[in-house]
Amino acid sequence: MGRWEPGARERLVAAAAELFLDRGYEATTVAEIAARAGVTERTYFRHFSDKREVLFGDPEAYNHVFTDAVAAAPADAKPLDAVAEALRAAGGFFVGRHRYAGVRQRIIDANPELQEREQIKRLHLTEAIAAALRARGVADATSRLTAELGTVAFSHAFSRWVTADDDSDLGALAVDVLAELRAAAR
Amino acid sequence: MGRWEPGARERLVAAAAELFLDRGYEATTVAEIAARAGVTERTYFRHFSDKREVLFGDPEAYNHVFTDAVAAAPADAKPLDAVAEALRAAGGFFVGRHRYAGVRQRIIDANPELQEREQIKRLHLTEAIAAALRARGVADATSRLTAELGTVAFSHAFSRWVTADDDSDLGALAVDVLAELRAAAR
DNA sequence: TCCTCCAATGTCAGAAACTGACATCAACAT
DNA sequence: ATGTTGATGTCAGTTTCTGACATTGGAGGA
Repeated sequence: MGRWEPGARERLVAAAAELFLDRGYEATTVAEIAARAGVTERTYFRHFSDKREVLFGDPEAYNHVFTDAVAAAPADAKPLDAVAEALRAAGGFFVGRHRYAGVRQRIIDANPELQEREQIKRLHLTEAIAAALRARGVADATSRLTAELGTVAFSHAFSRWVTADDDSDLGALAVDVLAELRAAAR
Repeated sequence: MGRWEPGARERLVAAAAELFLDRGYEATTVAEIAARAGVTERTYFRHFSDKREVLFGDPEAYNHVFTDAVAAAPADAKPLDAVAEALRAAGGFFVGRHRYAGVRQRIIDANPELQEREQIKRLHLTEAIAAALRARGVADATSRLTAELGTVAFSHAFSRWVTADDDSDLGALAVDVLAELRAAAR
């Protein structure tokens, strides 16, 4: 391809994680990340729309784990059951990433800016799941609310999972939290 | 007090809303907002932490409407009922502000940056409600999930309310949406 | 083999957001 | 009178992010 070392994007991700951990998110500049990755600042901004985005890998692939599972649920499954399937499937997305997820979460938890980005990603996931439910013929209002139940359950399950010492089954945990949520809604 | 026209903060809020509506959020600079309000850019940043914050009034007062209502609910009320009381009370916060809320929402809906800020405010509200529930003796996990149910219901109710032509009762609508949410959780 | 094109990167200049340090000055207290 | 205070101004600087244009190794065709 080009005349440069390939994998610039991956090097940027790694460099950012190291620097953010080492000296904190605010205290590291994009120029420093780029330098450590062996590219220029301008190249950083060609790969990521802003300073935060390095920490948030391709949401397309991530959201698809949920929406594919919703689409694949039995035709006669109720909306909330289709969502439960999605949560179980999404757990698989993180197998073997427990340690990295913990590191990443510590970085995010230390910075309001990053939390904002994380929340908007959650919103987009919610909207994607709602769309998948609508595609199953579920009414719009029900789709939206059911999708919210799913992302609420998953985000709380994820929060418990990353802070846990052992690498347990996130998918199963999420389904459990969804059951808790249903109980809270009684 | 000082030697300047008082109400700088209010003038900044008004100037920002006008400019954002007129030429869009991205196309207006903080310098322009400050100029229209008759102050310097530096003064803008003394009143608001960043360019977005001008659109988000004091969250303390807003969140307190919810948390006070949770605290004021009968001691024997179940968590979700206390939250329902909070939603009803929060409706009162917006009486007479239907038109302004619509304008503000149009500005926010047109900008991802602003949506991020709105989502983080929702998260903070959720955490505040959860804390109020914990203060009632509700278990931590239940408090968090129940608070989420409350903010999910309220945000969806709000969304329907602002897009509606008539200025109906937001509190009552939110309680209705909460019932829908409970039905979706069946 | 040679040529052409292209994708990824570099270079550069600049706008806009945000911050720190210090100055100003009406109003108020003493 | 005098001193203190609090909101604002002034100014210089850093950092994020963008647009425009240049560079070049290699892929693919002539």
